[in-house]
Amino acid sequence: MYTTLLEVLKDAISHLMRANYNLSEEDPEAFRIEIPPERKFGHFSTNVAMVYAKVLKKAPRLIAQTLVGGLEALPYIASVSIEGAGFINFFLKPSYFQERTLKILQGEYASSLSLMPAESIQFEFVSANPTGPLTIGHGRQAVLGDILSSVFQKAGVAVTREYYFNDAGKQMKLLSRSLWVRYNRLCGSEYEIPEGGYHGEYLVDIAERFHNESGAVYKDQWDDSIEAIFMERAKNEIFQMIKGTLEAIQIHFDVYYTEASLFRDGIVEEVLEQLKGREALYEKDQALWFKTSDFEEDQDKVLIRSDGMATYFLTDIAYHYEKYRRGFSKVYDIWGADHHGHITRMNAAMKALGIPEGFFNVILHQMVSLRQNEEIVKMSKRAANFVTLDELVRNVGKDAVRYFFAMVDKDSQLEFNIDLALSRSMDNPVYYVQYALARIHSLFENARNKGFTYTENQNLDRLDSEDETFMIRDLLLFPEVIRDICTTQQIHRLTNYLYGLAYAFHNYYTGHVFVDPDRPELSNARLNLASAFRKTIEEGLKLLGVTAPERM
RNA sequence: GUGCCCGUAGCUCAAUUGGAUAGAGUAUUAGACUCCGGAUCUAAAGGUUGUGGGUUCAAAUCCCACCGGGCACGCCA
Repeated sequence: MYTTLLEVLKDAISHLMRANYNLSEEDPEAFRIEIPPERKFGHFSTNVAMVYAKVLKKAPRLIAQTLVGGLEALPYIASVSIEGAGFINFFLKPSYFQERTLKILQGEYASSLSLMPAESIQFEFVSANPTGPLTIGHGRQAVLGDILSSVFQKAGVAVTREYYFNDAGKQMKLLSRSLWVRYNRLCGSEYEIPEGGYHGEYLVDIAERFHNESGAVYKDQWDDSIEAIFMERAKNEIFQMIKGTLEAIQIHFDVYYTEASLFRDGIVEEVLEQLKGREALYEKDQALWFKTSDFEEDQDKVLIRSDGMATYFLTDIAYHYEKYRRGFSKVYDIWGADHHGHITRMNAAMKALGIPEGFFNVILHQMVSLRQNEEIVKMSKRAANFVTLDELVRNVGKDAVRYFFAMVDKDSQLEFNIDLALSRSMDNPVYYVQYALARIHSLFENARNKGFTYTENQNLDRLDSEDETFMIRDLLLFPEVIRDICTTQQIHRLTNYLYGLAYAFHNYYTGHVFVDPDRPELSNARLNLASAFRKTIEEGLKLLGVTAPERM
């Protein structure tokens, strides 16, 4: 396991506390190593004295006082002070930061960091049915799922990205009929798009192509086989559209899983058998019900409708049963907040099947709303008043789209200003971060032009000013951010972090000359610092799926 | 009515998940190297963190009650 800097510091302080006080194993170690709000407080601080004040029945500042000597004796500590209510603030020696910079330069962050157990985990996301183009709501989910997957991989987890879709079912029947209506209109026959059907323009396009190819042979004709033909046609064309959009935003799935295969492979049947064996089923009103209420605080749900068709709930249970059989130690489903009601009953089903707690996990994200002409527009695929993800990506580019979706906390609703997004190049800090890389690249170009020979890993001892040690401290937090995201699923921490690195760099850049031929050693040291920034920012952008450009 | 999420500067969002003077961008104003990319930097102004209680050394953060917004409560997915 990779040990982060904060863990090293925490262990050291924990050790000191045990040496100085008679602490039992049960004593909580809820104290933290923190990043102080201001430089004058040090590189790091800890609240350990305040946290233990109650247990030890001593004043925080007194406890802090007993730790100072031990801390100062640590080889990498430069100075220690006590401030405020009992904060212990400390500076690390420049030599320590220099050693760590060397590791970054040698590619420490480029490989897997082994921050989490090396399990096999699945992320399921997007999973939109092929009934229409992806919306910008799907965009948020796609970006969230893809970045989480990448971050977990970086942390040493074996990740499978999976897309599940429904290619049978009631909605597909409605889709088929909707296409058929559009097609008949081209043949000169008027029919109504069915209740709950699809009104989007994209079906008109598909109908046109189909009509051009096959003429009017299906005019006024409708039976099961024709329904299947139109369903297949709509599904295939729409799914190609969806895959094209995913490609444009650079999201690649390892597995596309279809609902139909759950029936074909007998998994639905097997699940029904199992549930029946556990007496979790009953019949009522010609339908088959699952006793949700036996397992969770929720109402019982229908698994097989009175018309004999399986509900989405049943196939979803079968699907997750199948995931379990595939041997993942854990799966994460990423759902929009509108699906949260589904969680409890799924948990109930997992219990009924004897699948261990903790296997099935849901990551919810809040909705995306659109603002256009000062108005909030509600999105609905069926009503066809949505802005497509494809449109957005074409207009502003995948980097801006990915960064923009990643930077907002998944638990916050996201208000999306269409006019702003589509007109200018969206007000997006991604350029700020990318610009730092472009600047670093041109620094090295400039050095070459001046005939300066850059030597990587040399002269790091010249990185000893306060500006530089604080910058390196920030670089050392990269693994911390990765792990935090694994535990909180808050990918916006990564954009915050990278923005902070870019800020630190831009700031330093303005106040310091990097390439000064009269001071070759100092220049070389600073170029090494720039290189360490580049490597760290590049790794971060890679996780975000955002381009790390040399020029802009 | 019940459950989940949210409410922070004019606007869009942060806040190291209980820490020190609540910060960025944007919009407004005033500035910056004859020099490595001005897509940058520095500063001013902008706040009773929806309201009222509570918990404690410490609350935007946790608890309770209200107010406001979103979502869900189907034999839809």
